Amino acid sequence: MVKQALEQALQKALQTLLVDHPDSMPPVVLNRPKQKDHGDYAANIAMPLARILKRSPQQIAASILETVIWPDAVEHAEIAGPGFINIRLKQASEASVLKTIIATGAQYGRVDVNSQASANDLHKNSQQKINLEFVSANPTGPMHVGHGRGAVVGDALANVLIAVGHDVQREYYINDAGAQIAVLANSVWLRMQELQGEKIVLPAAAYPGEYIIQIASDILTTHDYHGLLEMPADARVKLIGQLSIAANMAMIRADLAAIGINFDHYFSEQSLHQGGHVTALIEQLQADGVVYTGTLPPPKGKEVSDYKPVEQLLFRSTEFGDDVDRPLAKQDGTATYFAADIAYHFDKHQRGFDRMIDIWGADHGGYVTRVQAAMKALIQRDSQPDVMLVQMVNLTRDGKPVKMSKRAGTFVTLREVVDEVGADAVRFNFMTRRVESQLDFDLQAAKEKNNENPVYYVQYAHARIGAILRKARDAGIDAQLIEGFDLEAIDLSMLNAAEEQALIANVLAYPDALKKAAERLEPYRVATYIMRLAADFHSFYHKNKVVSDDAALTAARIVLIRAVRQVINNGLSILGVSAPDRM
RNA sequence: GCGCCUGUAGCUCAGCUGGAUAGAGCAACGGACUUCUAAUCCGUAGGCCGCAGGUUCGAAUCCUGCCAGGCGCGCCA
Repeated sequence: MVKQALEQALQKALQTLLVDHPDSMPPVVLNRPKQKDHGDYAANIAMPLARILKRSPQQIAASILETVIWPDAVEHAEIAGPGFINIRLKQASEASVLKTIIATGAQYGRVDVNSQASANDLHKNSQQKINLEFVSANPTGPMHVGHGRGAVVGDALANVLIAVGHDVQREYYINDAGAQIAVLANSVWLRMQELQGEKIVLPAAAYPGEYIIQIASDILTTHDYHGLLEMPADARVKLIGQLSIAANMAMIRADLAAIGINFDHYFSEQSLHQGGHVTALIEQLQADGVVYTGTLPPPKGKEVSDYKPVEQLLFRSTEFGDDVDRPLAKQDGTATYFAADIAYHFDKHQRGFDRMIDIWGADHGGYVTRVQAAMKALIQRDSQPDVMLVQMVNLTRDGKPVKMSKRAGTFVTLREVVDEVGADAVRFNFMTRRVESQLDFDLQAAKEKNNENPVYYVQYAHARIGAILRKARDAGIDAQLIEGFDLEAIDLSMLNAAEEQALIANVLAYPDALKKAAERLEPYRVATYIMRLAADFHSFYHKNKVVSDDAALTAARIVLIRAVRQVINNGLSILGVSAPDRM
């Protein structure tokens, strides 16, 4: 590509200039300037060199320009402002990307791991086997809207990472162990008794939702009530617990499928306990000398009336950067959730992943340090897992907050929202913001088909291109031009209107946008990128007619909009949003 | 009290591993449909980038301290 050629040319010039300072060579980075009259690319490389060479940035930039041998595509380069090198390219050199995009289609922007051409590509060596864990909602009820945000972001991130050549496994950790499962089983059992005509009192700790009644009713159709009644309580709780988990997971999977998300792997917490992995892990930590029996101080910052000092098995997480040591076993000797979670992450490591990425809700933020501390102790690796904390979703309708109380059973499920506004609107809207920002999601606005709702804006651009191409077909234009791939003969040099240039520059930037999204684990970048591209297209559309009497110009513009359509399509497919041909 | 996240236009947000004149959408105001889809576009107006210091040739961006909001802080998961 042109950009790499420019960077290499500058790099070479710098090597000549920096012979006396071989170690202090800063990397050459080219930017697309915001101002059009600042050229097609700008390099700020002279500025950081000012200190090293003890000369002014302008002087250094002048030296670079004297030394550099530009590739053919460069028309002009000049020094500007405090020491930028602004580079302007020859007109046709960038437009040729349009043909490349059409030729490569869905592959445009992606790294082709198998291609021979990329044998010496950096990506070949940096390809990672990544485990991406997300959602992991408890199997005690339906997914709520907050889970949905994590789900959508995780799925898109997986797509982004795969697109740049990584090997990604999507994983869901099922918290199917612990006290909550007993609560679930008891809640279901109570409802079963109720369905059998017994009078029941639902304790405050029980799950109140309607779905519990549904599960209870389903179990009654497959299991004999009196048989269950006569079972020992332990066995009954265990059985109903398993059935309820299965029912909830089926519901969760269906909810996920409704927004187009499928996991490669579901990992059960129970399996860790049953396989003895949690005990084995604690033993290993003991052997490493990072476990002791001790007493934790009372928690800070909230009223604790019933605090009693208790001896527990503790992990020395303070040795690995945590504030306080963390318990591995409860008072009754059973393993904590934390212990199982360490075993889980250790298991991921043993499965051979180069990298683990976890997507958690913000309410688990306090948990990051201790898991990373444990991984540091176990596998001597820092910042594993790499945790993305997704901030809360504030659900509103017409600007008024929607009550979200799980306890009262009034929380809005993800499924309800998807059914109301559609999967595309949910997915796109959840991905237009950085995960660090809280997200305001308005049910009414998500249904509006206007400029406030970015999903329709982008899809409309795609559909509009479809309409133009249909029009072109009706006008009798050669089908080869509209849907074929033999476009060598088309002259693109007349695409020099400002809107056309902007579109070309924009589609050219797609691979970089994707790469940046992958590097920084920020899939929202793909969403903002295509919003920008769609805006440029709508703007182009209003000022320039594609199908006209000028056959040569019509041909060039058809190539342009086909390329734009392809890039919008590729971006939307990363986000898991549909790209309709007509709306 | 401590930890993490956030604070940018009236509202919702981009821009944050330092670069040129801080950008979008909504709302406001004024325009554009006999034309390839107006679910769109064009224009006007709107900014102590939370506050105060510091580092730097250069700070919305990095550092420190404060202020405000969100999340969390025993053997719940």
